[in-house]
Formats: sequence, C-alpha cells, structure tokens
Amino acid sequence: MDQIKIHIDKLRASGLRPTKQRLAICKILFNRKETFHFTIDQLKKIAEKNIKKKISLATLYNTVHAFKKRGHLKEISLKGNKTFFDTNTKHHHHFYDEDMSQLIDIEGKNILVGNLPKTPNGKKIKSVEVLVKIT
Amino acid sequence: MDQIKIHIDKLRASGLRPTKQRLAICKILFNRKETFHFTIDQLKKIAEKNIKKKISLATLYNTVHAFKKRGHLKEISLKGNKTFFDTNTKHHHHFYDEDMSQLIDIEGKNILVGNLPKTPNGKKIKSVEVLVKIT
DNA sequence: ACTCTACTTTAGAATGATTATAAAGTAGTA
DNA sequence: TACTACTTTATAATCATTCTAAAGTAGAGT
Repeated sequence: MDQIKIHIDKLRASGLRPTKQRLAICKILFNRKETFHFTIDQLKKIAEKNIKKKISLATLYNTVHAFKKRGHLKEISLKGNKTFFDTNTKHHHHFYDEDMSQLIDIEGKNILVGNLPKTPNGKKIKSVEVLVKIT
Repeated sequence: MDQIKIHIDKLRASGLRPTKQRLAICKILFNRKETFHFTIDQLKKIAEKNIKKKISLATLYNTVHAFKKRGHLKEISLKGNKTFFDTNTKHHHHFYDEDMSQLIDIEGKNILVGNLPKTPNGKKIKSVEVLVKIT
C-alpha cells in the first residue's frame, strides 16, 4: 500500500497542503514502526540527504510545529538548549542517556507513579512526566 | 545571629571570595526557610533592586553556576528556553504551574515511582525526575 | 598600611537555537 | 489557464547563554 498516499491524506486531513518538503519530512518521521526522537538539525541533515537538496531551517520549524499542533508529534521536556520531538504521541516516559544525548521510550503503562500529594490551590493535573537519566 | 557571617563562611568554605555581589545573591537565595525557584533574569531584577545598582549578567551566571557546582543550587529540567534554579538541593520532584510559569516542590519521599523497566544496555540509573504539570 | 597576585566583575561581542519578515514559488480551485 | 491563498525560503531579528579581555578587588605577605 502506497505510503505516499497515506501521508498526503494525513496532511490534507490536517489542513496542510502536501508539498515536497512536507512529504519528505513525513517519510522520515512516519515511515517507521519504532518511535523516533529527533532535534530540528538532525531532521534537517536526514531530509537534505534524502532529497539531495537544501531545506530551509524555517520550513523545518514550520512543519514540525504544524505537526505538533495537529497531534502528530510531541515535544519533549528536557533541560538544555536543544528541543527534542517524538513521533510517539501516546502517554509515555523516557530514559535519557546523557552520554549519547539520546532519548529512549518507556511505555506509560510500564511505570507507576504513586503517592502524589494534593495539587496546590486545587489545580488540575495535566500530565505526569518521568525522566530517568542513565549513564 | 549574623546571616552575613554565615554567607561569608559558606563562600569561603567553597573556595569563593565573599564579594559584594556574591553576598547580595546569597542573601536573596539563602536567607529563607522555603525553597526558592528562579531564573537568572528574575534573580537579576531582585538583586539590582536590593543593592540599588546594576549587576552584570555575566556575574549572575558565574555566581549561579559556581553555586551549582558546589552543590548549593540545583538546575531544573524543563522544556522551553528558560533555565530554572532551585535552592532545594535535596532529591525531590516538582509541580509546574503552566499558567504562572512557576515551580512548586514535591518532597522526594512523598512520591513513589515503581515498575521501572530494565535500563537499556545495562546502563546505571543516575536520577529519576517526576514533573507534574498542573493548570 | 602597602604591594602584589590571583580571583572577580564587567561591558560588550560571540554563539546557538528559535522566531519573524517579506519576497518568490506553488497547490488547488474555478 | 488564471487566480488566490498557502508555502518555502534566505535573511534578519531575538533571546538566552557563554566568551573575552580589560579594569577592579580581596587577601596574603610584607
């Protein structure tokens, strides 16, 4: 079954025109079974190698943010200057390998967080994120 | 009892000369019972108001990093452009109030993280951090 | 107190990630 | 094919942080 068609439909369904650049990015991000964690400049390198042309940084930022807004990507909370994105949009947690600067998924159901205290001022919990740093 | 003396000793014990700027910063950070979470520019505003003079950004960065290196401050993992520091150096977790961009401590012992899967490649766990976002 | 030296502070430049701008290009509809 | 709104792009702008190197200061030894 044609992956390209799937990506075109996905883009159209999100109100985004299927352009060459967006399709190239879709191919990199979504033609895979496993989760993919990346930074913008990693994505840029891969995309430019694939299409053998330059892609503007601005396009990559635009596209990735558009995908995030539509729920096709998640942004990962990490200290430091680099922002990571994650193709796994389900609720889950991460190992962070500091030597490799690399994220590894932990399925949400495989981790248990208990004894949470009452939220301050009766606020609602929006999310619970666990980051396990490893070396 | 003289707080200033305590700060001078603390600085000396860390191999740092007690300068006007460092003492002003110590006063802001450590003359309090409760945990203090701050960004560099928040600290700058408070410090300059206190001493009624400008302090160089570089000095604030230098000092805060020196304190962090000596274990008097912790740096907090958060997405976004701003880096937070925390006067609570014990192991603990955080609520993050997104409306207020404000961190609130959760004592380490008050939270339970279980069912952690095996670490990849037999790596060692360095830390487990929980961030509870609230609104 | 005086001097010397190493440590500090400082303003401003440099860096690196991200966002804004505005002009040129393109998809999709009529 | 023609038109219009959406996209891409190069570049400038912004923001946090780090670097630099020159001027200032603390503390030890005199």
